Amino acid sequence: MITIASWNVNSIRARLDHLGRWLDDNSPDLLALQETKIQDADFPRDAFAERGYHLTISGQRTYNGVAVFSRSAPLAVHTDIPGLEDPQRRVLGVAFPDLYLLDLYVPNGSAVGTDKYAYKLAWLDALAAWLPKLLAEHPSLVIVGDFNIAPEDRDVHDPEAWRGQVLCSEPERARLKAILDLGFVDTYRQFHPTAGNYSWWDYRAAAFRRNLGLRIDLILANGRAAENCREAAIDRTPRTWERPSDHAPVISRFEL
DNA sequence: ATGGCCTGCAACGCAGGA
Repeated sequence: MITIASWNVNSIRARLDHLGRWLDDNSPDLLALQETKIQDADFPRDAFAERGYHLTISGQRTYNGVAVFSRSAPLAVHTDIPGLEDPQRRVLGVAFPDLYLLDLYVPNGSAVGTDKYAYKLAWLDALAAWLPKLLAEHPSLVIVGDFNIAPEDRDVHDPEAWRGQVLCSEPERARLKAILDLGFVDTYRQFHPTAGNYSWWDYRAAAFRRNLGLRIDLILANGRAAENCREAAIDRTPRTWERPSDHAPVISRFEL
């Protein structure tokens, strides 16, 4: 069984203790991080190397930044979507003998109609154009990360309030569906169909205590990986700790 | 009661997140 996890940590430095504690409790085989907010030279490697992880990082100062912790070094690494000129560090693809893992920090989009929203849609289009080639090369492909899209109304605490807003707008949802239609399964939804399960809660307004959240952190698996996914979960535990990330880690287990 | 935060950077508030 292989355990794959994804967590938007909202700064690796601010979350160093939480991350170490969570790794000790959960021992994932692969952990994909988003919003590390640190350039590669400053990444706090030691604590994770001591735990036996190989670190693949694509960092950026202040904003964005992604990383993957794995039990062994990947055979190949991709840090960009082909054909997309983008200085923002949001993509990390790592190839292993039996699995290709793609870690994404999808742009937030700010608000519908803004330049950032247009960038988000263009970014997703470039991603979608890349995926068929990646699927042809890697029969077992898992895409994880902070998608910044709530796939459906059941992923939103108040669908009517969020209707048409960024993270929930139809153009965003259509682009996510186009990815799913390539043969990916939302692994969490395979096992947990009900509403009320979220992966992000606003820091403001006691949103976590009131469970006013969105499910925007996803683990998507293609055919072989999807068929062999045995379990999926959202771990709300770290969100209860002091000074938490606003995102919870998401976890899926595969027999691969 | 029904909601008013967090991070990094360099400043003494800002941008950005979602």
